[in-house]
Amino acid sequence: MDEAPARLRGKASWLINKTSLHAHRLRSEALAPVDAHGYHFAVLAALEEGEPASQADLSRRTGIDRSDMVEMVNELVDHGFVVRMPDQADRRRNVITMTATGRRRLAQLDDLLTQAQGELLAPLSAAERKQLLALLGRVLAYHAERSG
Amino acid sequence: MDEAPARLRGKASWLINKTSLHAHRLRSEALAPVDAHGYHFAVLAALEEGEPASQADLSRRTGIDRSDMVEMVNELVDHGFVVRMPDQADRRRNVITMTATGRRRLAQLDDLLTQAQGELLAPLSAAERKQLLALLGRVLAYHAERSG
DNA sequence: GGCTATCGTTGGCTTCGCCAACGTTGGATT
DNA sequence: AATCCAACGTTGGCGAAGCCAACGATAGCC
Repeated sequence: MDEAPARLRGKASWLINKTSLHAHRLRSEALAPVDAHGYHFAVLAALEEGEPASQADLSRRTGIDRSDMVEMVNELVDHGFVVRMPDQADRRRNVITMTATGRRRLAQLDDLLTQAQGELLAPLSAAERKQLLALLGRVLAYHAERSG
Repeated sequence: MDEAPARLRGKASWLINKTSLHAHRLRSEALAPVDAHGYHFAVLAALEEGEPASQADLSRRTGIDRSDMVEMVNELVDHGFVVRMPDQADRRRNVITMTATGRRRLAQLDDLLTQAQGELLAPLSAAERKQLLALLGRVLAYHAERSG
């Protein structure tokens, strides 16, 4: 790509979107070799922090739509990373539990993603990376609070 | 959305992606009332910095695919913001020129996007906004250089 | 004159985030 | 107890975004 117009380079929406594309590409490249989906990490991470959980719980924590969560849990079950069982106390729900293999998978994906993050933020110093993540985190927290 | 897992909150790819979604939503909401597309601004901005230009030129500068550029120019022509003419010197190309109306449109979209940016970065101070844009700019410049 | 590259254009593909609807179940209200 | 409403998992589908392949036409190079 040639040099982008100054007007574009100053627009947050453009900067963030383009950066997001690079991040997505790097993430996909990092996860493809182990046949993983970005959502898998999100679900396992959410599960780790509150186990067991219903699919609706996981949806709320990850921001992944319930309907998409169904397929993600399917895949995780197929690989033996989680177990899905009907909730006896509330038969509308499924109880999702992580397996030992799932825990190892979570660690593996975390490693791969951390590595991909290193490539993404390569031009930044450690302090700057921290700064960037903090700023994004604050923006995100702000908007998460006012839109569910 | 409930509180996101710590593991997710620390992953750049997740933070950037989620932020990008908010940015995209705000941008769409800002531009919808005037029936504009985010790409329209990109094309007009690129055109402003180097006019006239071929569609391929605009593609390279904006990062928009040539095939998508066709439709964008169609729409801009329909609204009278740009003029498309065959290049006499190189008959493979089209010469795209901005009209006076197009220049006003560019200013209008810039205003709307600046406003949307204000909402997106609302929780940040002026200095922090500047910092965020600068960091993203550097990340972007780095990756733009090594992948065309 | 022949090879290669570029251009605009068409058509299509995949992913992603999202929404609507359904049947099932639980909880609250009356 | 009967009724109403909300939540759950699931299916199916939608639109936008980014991307790629291929084509005919044209230009430049050897």
